[in-house]
Amino acid sequence: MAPSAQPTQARRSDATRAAILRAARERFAADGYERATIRAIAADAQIDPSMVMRYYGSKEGLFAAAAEFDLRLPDLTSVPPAHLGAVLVRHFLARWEGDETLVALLRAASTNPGAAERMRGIFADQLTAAVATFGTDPALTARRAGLVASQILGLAFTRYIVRLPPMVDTTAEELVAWVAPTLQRYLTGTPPS
Amino acid sequence: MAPSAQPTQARRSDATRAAILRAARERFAADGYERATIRAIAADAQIDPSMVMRYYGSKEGLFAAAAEFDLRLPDLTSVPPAHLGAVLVRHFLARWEGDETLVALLRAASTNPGAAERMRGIFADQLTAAVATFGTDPALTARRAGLVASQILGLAFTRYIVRLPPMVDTTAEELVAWVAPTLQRYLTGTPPS
DNA sequence: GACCGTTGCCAACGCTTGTTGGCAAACACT
DNA sequence: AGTGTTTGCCAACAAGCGTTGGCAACGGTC
Repeated sequence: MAPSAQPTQARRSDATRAAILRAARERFAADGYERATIRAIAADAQIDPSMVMRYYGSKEGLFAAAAEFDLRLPDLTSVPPAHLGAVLVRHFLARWEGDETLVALLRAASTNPGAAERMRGIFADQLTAAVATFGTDPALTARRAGLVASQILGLAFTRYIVRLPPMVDTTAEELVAWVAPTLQRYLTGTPPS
Repeated sequence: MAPSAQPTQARRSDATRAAILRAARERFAADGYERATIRAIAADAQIDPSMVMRYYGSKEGLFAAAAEFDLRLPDLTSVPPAHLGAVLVRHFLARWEGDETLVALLRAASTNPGAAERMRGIFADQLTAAVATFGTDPALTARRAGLVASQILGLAFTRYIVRLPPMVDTTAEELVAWVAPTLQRYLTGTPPS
């Protein structure tokens, strides 16, 4: 390991940078990549659009910074194997509702190739890694992770993006009860014939 | 029933209208609502952009025409109850791969409110109606349909939009085998405590 | 107190977008 | 042959976009 990088020294503009990032996440989450304009983001952050360019280089750069995301998956080896599904759904729902970054990423991934790439990275790296920690057949790990992603992203897509009434009206705990067995089977179930 | 509506009399421009519609579906499916420009669609259809306006009024009108879609769900009452899940996944996968309209709708629904509304309509009306045909508890019908939609749309989202490698590389029949039990439980399973 | 990097705003550029109005050719009908 | 409608293209518009360069005010340093 290299010695810890320099703390990049607090700049006087840090508050502005943070305000831009917060406004950007809001706008990207609400409007998607192309409808979220730099001008609107700057207005929300109450600064000039040119500041966004100075601090983040371009709209793509701003998005890349705003869409930085860590799933913060818990250590699955310390979870009772029978509760894996429930723990995962609950974790994802909480993560989703507590941080609009994922909604921003989800919306943008539909139309922006970079966002889709980022999404692939998150689910291919973080989720697959977590699934790999308990020792199932390695050849199936990626597929199991993909299936989990399909249900989790479908849940988010119908609940936060399309806003299908039954998926919006159902409480998080009810959703956990319904969806947990699905993830449980994708994670630990025996493969179909 | 009223007598069959007049055949609207074949117009000489029908070929052009159809070419526009085909190009529009392609572009909307590939690029989403905002990146698919009228100019690009017109170029694909090899006509002038102003023709698109004359025949479809506006970009919104063009999208509304291009996103007309029928799930063509089979009559579920004639399906062996134990095969409901498998039949549904297979049907959706086939429908999805045979007609890019649904991909267009899915991509656009992320950022365009009208497209999201259309998506809600399709799944709230067509799918809920199909689920309602076999006599489960009516109070649960909407929720069951919503859960089915979440898995189906998640499948499509990861396979056709984000293109998660494991979801792209897996054959349709393998996906059917994995996902069918999920839909089966959402449709006919006993509700969790 | 003079210097220099930082922070911020303003005005503008070049480009693309959806959309419009007018005009020429092709057609249909009598 | 003559008339009215349909089909199509061209040129242009106003608006909005991401992006740029310059210039004033501020803050710390010697």
